[in-house]
Amino acid sequence: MQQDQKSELTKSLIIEEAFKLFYENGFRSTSIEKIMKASKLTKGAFYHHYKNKQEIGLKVIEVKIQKRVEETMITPLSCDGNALHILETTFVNRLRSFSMYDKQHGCPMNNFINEIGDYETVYQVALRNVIEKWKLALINLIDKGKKENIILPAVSSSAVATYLISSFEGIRGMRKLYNNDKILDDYLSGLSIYIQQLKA
Amino acid sequence: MQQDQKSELTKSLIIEEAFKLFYENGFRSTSIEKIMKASKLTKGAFYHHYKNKQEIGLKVIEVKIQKRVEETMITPLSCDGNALHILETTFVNRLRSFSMYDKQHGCPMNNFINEIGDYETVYQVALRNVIEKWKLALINLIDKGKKENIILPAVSSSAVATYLISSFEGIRGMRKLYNNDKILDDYLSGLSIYIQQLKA
DNA sequence: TATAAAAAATACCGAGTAGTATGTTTTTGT
DNA sequence: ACAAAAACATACTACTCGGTATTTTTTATA
Repeated sequence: MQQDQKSELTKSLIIEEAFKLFYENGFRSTSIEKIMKASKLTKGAFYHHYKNKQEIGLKVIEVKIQKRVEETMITPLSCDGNALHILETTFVNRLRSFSMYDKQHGCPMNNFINEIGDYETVYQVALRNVIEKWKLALINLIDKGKKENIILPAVSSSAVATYLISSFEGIRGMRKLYNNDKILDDYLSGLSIYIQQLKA
Repeated sequence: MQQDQKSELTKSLIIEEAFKLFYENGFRSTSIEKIMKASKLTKGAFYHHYKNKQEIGLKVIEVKIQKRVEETMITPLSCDGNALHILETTFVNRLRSFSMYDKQHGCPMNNFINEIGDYETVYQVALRNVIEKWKLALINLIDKGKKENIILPAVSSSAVATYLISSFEGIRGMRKLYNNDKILDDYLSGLSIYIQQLKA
């Protein structure tokens, strides 16, 4: 195999394993050694490809977490059709798509936010970027819904977007504490009420 | 001073300092030594009063975090008057009461939930108890509002309670990422829309 | 095939970790 | 006043941490 290809392969392998361990056990309690043991490599390989732990933390946020949000919560918003309907199905489908593993460990982004969102500015900025992208996509859809006379023009698009994101992230954390989906069903009912109320 | 009084004083001093450090730096990255340095005592004193780190973690949840939620989010719900109004003012007042410090570090409970809510069952149970108490108090108020013909009887009290809590905890995390209150204002607008919609 | 560069492994450092064992000091009941 | 117990301090163990220095192995190229 070509050298640069192998290098890229190793780097992305490390990112994958790091993401998994950060998700399952948290950022701070995941050591470089654990990541490299999962990658079946040694610490020397890690420090050949990455500068330090902060760099891999940022990479995981910028690559894995951002991608996850984009693919599951932003891209589906670009569908044609009723804006309110798209809004609801995107959130509902996402919540329904979660595996046991996902439910148990919560939202990778929200875990990062609450564990290290106030730790160092670099993480703060990286996480804020993801949130802002998500928020902007929601605002665009809501604005579109207003233009098409589907959503009440009086409500603030930014406020609705913020409320939708905060409740979604909140419930992803709360679900960790339970061993059943009752709380998710309650959330979905609450969400449905909220969205219906935005109808023009 | 009497021995048992001094013992209680020391124990609660340790709880106070532990809570502060868990809140500011997280549970996992706060060591016993750091807690005891903040308490101006030594590790020997800690292990005389507490069994291990898990015990102090649980104590902090059961005493400090539960108390915080009760005093600021549950007790205010017992006021006389319009249920919807009480609901809104409780959430609004709480959010408005936060200091810079509180905004920067988010919600102590939510931090715990997202950092160690999936770590060990004991923490899961302790945190769930706090959430359940809060949820129950909200459900009682909403049910009262229904009886008094102030809140729509059709909506599920449990769903509304869950949605309110999840959005509040969500926004407490998100606020960490910003250096201004715009996101909190957006949240409050979103909350207001939501609560108004429950009117009978 | 020789050589340089990249990839990865090994060995190590100083600092920090939870927890223990064993001291010393202070308070208590008699 | 004295012995027991409680409160706290000191010193330590065995281990993990992030990061560095150095060496070995693999690969690309001339």
